[in-house]
Order: sequence, then structure tokens, then C-alpha cells
Amino acid sequence: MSSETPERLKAAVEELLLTKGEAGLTLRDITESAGANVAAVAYHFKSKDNLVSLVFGEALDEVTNLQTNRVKALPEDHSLRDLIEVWLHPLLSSSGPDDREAKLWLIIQRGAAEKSPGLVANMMRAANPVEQTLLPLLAQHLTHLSKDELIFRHNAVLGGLAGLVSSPIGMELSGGAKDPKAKELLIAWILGGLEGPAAL
Amino acid sequence: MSSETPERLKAAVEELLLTKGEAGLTLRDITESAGANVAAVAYHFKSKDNLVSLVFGEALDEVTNLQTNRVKALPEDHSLRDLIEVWLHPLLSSSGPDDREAKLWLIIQRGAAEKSPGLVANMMRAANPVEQTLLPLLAQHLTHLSKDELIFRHNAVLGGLAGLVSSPIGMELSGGAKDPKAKELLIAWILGGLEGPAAL
DNA sequence: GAATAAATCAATCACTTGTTTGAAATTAAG
DNA sequence: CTTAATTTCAAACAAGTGATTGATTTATTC
Repeated sequence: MSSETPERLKAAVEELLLTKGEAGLTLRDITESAGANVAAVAYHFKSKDNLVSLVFGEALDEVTNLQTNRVKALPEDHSLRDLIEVWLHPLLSSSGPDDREAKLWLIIQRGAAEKSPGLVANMMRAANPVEQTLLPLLAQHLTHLSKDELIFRHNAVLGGLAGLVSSPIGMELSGGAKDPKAKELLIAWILGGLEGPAAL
Repeated sequence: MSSETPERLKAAVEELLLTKGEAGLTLRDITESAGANVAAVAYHFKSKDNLVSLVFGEALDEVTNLQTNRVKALPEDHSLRDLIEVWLHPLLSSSGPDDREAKLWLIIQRGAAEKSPGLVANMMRAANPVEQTLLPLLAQHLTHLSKDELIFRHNAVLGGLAGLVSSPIGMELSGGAKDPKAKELLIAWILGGLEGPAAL
């Protein structure tokens, strides 16, 4: 019987990344939270950094897959609002089977906000799939924008969400955006930012 | 002659907050960078945390003052774009005497992104002045928004800038937005997000 | 210039960090 | 059952953390 300790360690890292971020993430925090010995991390994963990077990478892949699958499943005649809802589904949907995706999303956003080394390493690799399926569809709805400006606004929305999620004074998206009212506020703002007149 | 060591220490903290953030900020980093002894921090400021919190607080006050003064100096018949330009001036202006304000802004944004304890403590206090002068003027330009939605979009823009500034994949605003083209892209996006149709 | 106050310094404190070790315990194979 | 491989564990490691001490130097005051 192979040990389930690695799974418990990864789960503990996920939970701690969500609450404390990578900066304040201690080896003993992880092992105590997972009910394992400190040496377990080095035994199962070569190092703590390696474990954290692995968790980030898997979270990124999982979220990316779910996102691209939803986007691809959209009907031909979908609206821009449909696209946005599907794109940001984990942030907007009420709790349920999607809770894990929302959690992973928040972990990633937080990691991005504090430039977690373990995330940045995986970022470039996983950014491509979403952008290759999403950007063409976005372009289809935003014909008034040049490619440069489209990419800029795409990044702006992503950055904006990251900022909103991690802002100490901003709303608490985890839970907050699932209030239907907050969801409408958020979508309206995103739509306005995307559909507004071009600068160039 | 009173020592100038405290000034050098604060300057060193500013520089290190900008490059490494509060998470990876070491007492010995500070003192070595300031050319001072490790004991100097405890002598001049009671503790490292106290020093960092002080630097954050002063940065917050300085930026807030400059912002509110510029906003108050606007003519009666200014446009929304004028307001935004004045509001986000440190991020948009080319280098010069404003470089310090841009630096302080970036320090604050980064601190907000990683929820630096030393910043969060000062945040609530300093948030009021800007909002009390800025929000009424914003409301004047965005009459189609309810007060709730206005506040939401104000926070969204702030969060969005924080996200853009600190995003690993986003543009590099420090320097990037000072390119006139990037400045126009940014302002157009912000304007669209603010002026877009109301959700409620 | 002597006495007092302020500031700097090397050395060390107790504590936490991630990692390693070698023995003990558990599981799998013959 | 016996042996061998896998996994767990307490203990210790070196390096780094913020903070403190008491002596030494520097500046100020009378």
C-alpha cells in the first residue's frame, strides 16, 4: 500500500496557500497541518520549494483545463456576457461542486499578487492555453479593438480581478461575488471596460 | 548634531520594500543597505516592525496629500478624464520630480497586494481623505450609477491598478505606463469601466 | 577641557527556518 | 516466518531571524 502522506501534504499546502500565502508558509506549518513528520516533505518531494511549486503547477493546470473546456463548449452565437460568465465561472458561481475550482483560483490569484516564486515559474507555461482559446473569441466580440488593445484589456481584466480579490479594502470576492448583486456589479464593470471606446 | 542614521534607515526600507516587498525584508538587509549597525533599528525605532509600519504610514500620507491637493485644484468644469489623469498622475507622468511619488505608489500597491501588516494597519486611516474628495467628484461625472455601484467601481479601479502593477504577466506599469501609448490604453480602459452601463 | 548625554558597535541572546541523519516502525515479497 | 524495501520519526544540523547587552566612541553642555 503506497502512502497517502503525499496527498495530505499537498492538500495542506493548498489550504495554507489560501489562508497565509507562500510568504508565510512554514515547513512545520505544512507537516503539522497534514499530521506528518517534518522529514516527510523531503522524503516524498525533494524540498519544500519543490512541493509548493508542484501544488501551484497542478492548480494552474486544473483551472486552465476547466476554463478552456467551458469556453470551447460555448454555442456559436453566444454573447460577450456569456463568454465572461463562463470564463470567470469559479468566481461567480455559488458554492457546490465548483468550490474546489474557486479555491484553486483564489490560490493562484493570491500567488500572482505576491509574485510567489513557485507560481511564477509555472505561469508562462499555463497562460497559453486559455489565451489561445479565449482571445480569438474575445476578438470576435470586440471588433473595435486592435490586437494590441485587446491583449491589454484582457490582461487588465485579469489584473483587475487579482487586485480585487487580494485588496485589503476591496470587496471579498470569495463569498462576496457569489451574492447575485455583487456578481452583476462585477460583470457590468468588466463589460464596460471591455466594450468601451478604443484608445488607438 | 542629531544623527542622520534614522533617515538612512527609512530610505533603505523604502528601497527594499520596492524591490523585495515586506515578506522578504530582513533586519540585516536594512542595516547593511543603510550602512548602519543592526542595533541601530532598535535604538532609533523601537523595532523592525515599527520602522516598517512607520515607512508605510508616511508613504501613505505623502501620496494621499499630493493626490487630494491635485484633485482639489481641478477647475469646476473639468472632465472625467481630467479627474482620472490627476488622480493617477504618479503612475502616468514621465519621470522627473514625481519619481518619488511613483515610487511610494508602487510601494503601497505592492504592500496592498501582499497584505503587508505594516501597511494594512495604516490603510483604513489614510483611505478616507482621498475618498472624501474624490468620490463626490466621481459621482458628479457618473450620474448613472447608484452610490453603491459608484463605490464598487472606485474600488474596482483601485484593485485593477494594484493587480496590473503587481501582475507577473501584466505590463510593467513602472516605466510601461509612461510610454504615451500605454497611458492611453490604460485611461481608455478605466474610462470604459467607469462609464459603462449600470448593473442595478 | 571635564562631565554629561547621545549614538555606534561587536558580540551574543533565544528562536525559527529548511534540511539531514540514522534508527525504528510498517509494509511487501519470497 | 524471514527477508527486504518502503515509510515514519525523534533528534540534531547549520544558517538565518529579530532583539539585547555593555563597552566604546562621538557629540553636546557647562
